[in-house]
Amino acid sequence: MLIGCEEIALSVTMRDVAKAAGVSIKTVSRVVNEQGEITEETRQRVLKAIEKLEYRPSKLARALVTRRTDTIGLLIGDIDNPYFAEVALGVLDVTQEQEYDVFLCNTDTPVTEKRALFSLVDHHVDGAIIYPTYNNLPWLKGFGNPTRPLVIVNALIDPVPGIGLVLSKIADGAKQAVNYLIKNGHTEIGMIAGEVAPLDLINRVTGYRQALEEHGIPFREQRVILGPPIIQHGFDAIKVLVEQEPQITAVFCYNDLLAMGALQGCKALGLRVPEDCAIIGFDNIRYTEMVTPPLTTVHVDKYEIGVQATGLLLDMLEEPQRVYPPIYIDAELVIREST
Amino acid sequence: MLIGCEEIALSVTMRDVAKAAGVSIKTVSRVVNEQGEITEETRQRVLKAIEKLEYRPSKLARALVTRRTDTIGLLIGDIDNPYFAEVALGVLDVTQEQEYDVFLCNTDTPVTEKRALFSLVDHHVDGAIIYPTYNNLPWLKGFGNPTRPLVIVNALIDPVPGIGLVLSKIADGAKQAVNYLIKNGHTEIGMIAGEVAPLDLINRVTGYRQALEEHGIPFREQRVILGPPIIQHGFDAIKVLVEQEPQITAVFCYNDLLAMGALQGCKALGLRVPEDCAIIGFDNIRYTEMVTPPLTTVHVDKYEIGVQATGLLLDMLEEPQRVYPPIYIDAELVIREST
DNA sequence: CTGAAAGCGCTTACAG
DNA sequence: CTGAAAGCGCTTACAG
Repeated sequence: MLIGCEEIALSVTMRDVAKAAGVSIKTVSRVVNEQGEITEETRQRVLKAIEKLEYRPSKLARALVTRRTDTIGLLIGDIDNPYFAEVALGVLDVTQEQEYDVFLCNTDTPVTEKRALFSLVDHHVDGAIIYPTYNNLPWLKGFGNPTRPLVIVNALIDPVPGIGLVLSKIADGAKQAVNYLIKNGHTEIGMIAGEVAPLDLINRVTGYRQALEEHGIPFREQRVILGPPIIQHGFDAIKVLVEQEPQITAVFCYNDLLAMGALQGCKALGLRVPEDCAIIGFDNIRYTEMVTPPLTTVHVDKYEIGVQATGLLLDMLEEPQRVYPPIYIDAELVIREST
Repeated sequence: MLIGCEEIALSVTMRDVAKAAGVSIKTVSRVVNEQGEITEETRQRVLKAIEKLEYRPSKLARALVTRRTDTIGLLIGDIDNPYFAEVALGVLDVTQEQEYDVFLCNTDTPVTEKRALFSLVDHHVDGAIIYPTYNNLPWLKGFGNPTRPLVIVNALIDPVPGIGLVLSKIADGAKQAVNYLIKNGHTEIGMIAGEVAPLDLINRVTGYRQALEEHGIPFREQRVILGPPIIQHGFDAIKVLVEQEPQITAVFCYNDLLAMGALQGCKALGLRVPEDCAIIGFDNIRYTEMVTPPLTTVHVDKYEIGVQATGLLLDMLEEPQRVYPPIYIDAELVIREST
């Protein structure tokens, strides 16, 4: 398993191997790529030379002609959010097994997203997986095509050749959450929302609104507070909400980070959770069960999203002209003690 | 800012631009690389053609001759650990600004580490940042050289040209933690340790041991439990520890994930924290202040490690022959309620 | 079964 | 100030 450890260098080229083995460059290429049509004896001779010289083929040079780099891009909103970290883990586990390398890009605005997308193009990635920000469907369509497939997670777009979809059943999860609050007697329910990804937001608001309206509770826009989907904003937003809408007895949060911030905010305000204010999160990140009180939230299989998205992308690389149906990921309410 | 969004393609080449502008390929190359020595008029003409054709230079082709890909590798133990996620964020923020792209590799064993290292070489990364696993110094020395610098975080190795070091003051932090326990009257102190990175482990054990011995408390190896640095192992290990070493009144943990697991374990065992068992973590990940009781831990500036490591690597890319002194990152005890 | 030629899309000397 | 030639390290047809 272990080969020499002098210096992992690329200075040795196919030509060197060819010379050492006394064959042509093409013959070396044949054994490297296992194209057969070669005498076992010459094959062994070349193999020897490769091992001795510690030759490793340049993916760059190969890519220039094959148009394949064996790399993909992963564009997510915030690697520091455990939600995305777990998605990334799923992606990395699959790519590692399939011998792809992945470029990680943090893209929390359309501007950084566009820049990352173009940069990935310049590096000739074979494809990419993206959690889109807003206002960017044209770019995404520009990137995603049969020669460079794109898997989009949570976006409203028709599947076409070159564009694959993974859709988390967000509206459904949001509805489950708010229905549960209503079932528990709440009628004055606020929402702390995050504002990076359009469909993530819309679907949660939709679920929230539907649950309310199906129970004859009016949807009030001023009860939905928007901001970045991070802990700090949850902390800030709960104060604003309680102040401006004092009747509220429960809050549905866009994600767990916001919910955890809201939990801290309630503590600071002297509000008991759930007695004075029930709180419900979204994503079911690992830490929600360790906070006090343990957070009721909507479970999403983040690792599975990463795995499925990567699997789909690799399939698209094989059969680029096909139209792939969207892959749906379930969401399910997990009841703990914050409600 | 926005350019066309038809299809982000690489089909258009320098030759196409040259033809469109009525100049030679070399001239196009000159304006793309801002090498000057060109009439403003021809420059404008070329620029027009570039814009019209939406030409983007191929980094692959360029890299083949310049030996620069504008990419780096980041090898970490577990992106799903918030510690590493925050380090990664620091790395990404700097690389994004400096227009580098980064390959992310999850490497939790020497085998996966070695594979990732070689794969990065094949992709001609300009350099890499690594949290090393064990038994791998030879590989790292093979990778890191002036033509392909490597920044190693937390390893015992002499800085040489091509190898840079970022060292977290772990032993110091561990000592602060255990000293604090002793100051609070504890004499029977266990440790739950993680086992991926050698120096991370050794330094923590060293700090733990020194603090004990400086207070005349014997170090007992059976009070140090080893395992993977994840929540589940903390949960399991605390049970074993309390069972086998019932005198123990406090536990120092290798990282916060283990400490959080231990917290849950105590709860399951009916042990009050800190009354029955004090617990102290390491890293100060964001979630430690939200668990119950809020965790006493050792603060490490993870984002800063990412930023410093990247800065060092980029410096090394500029001046490869220099020997760079190690960069030290402080560790500081944060006292909360688990002790 | 094996090899010589052309080319992937650029840049690096070198001329003019 | 501008261009023609050679080459980075491979693979893709095409011969033999």
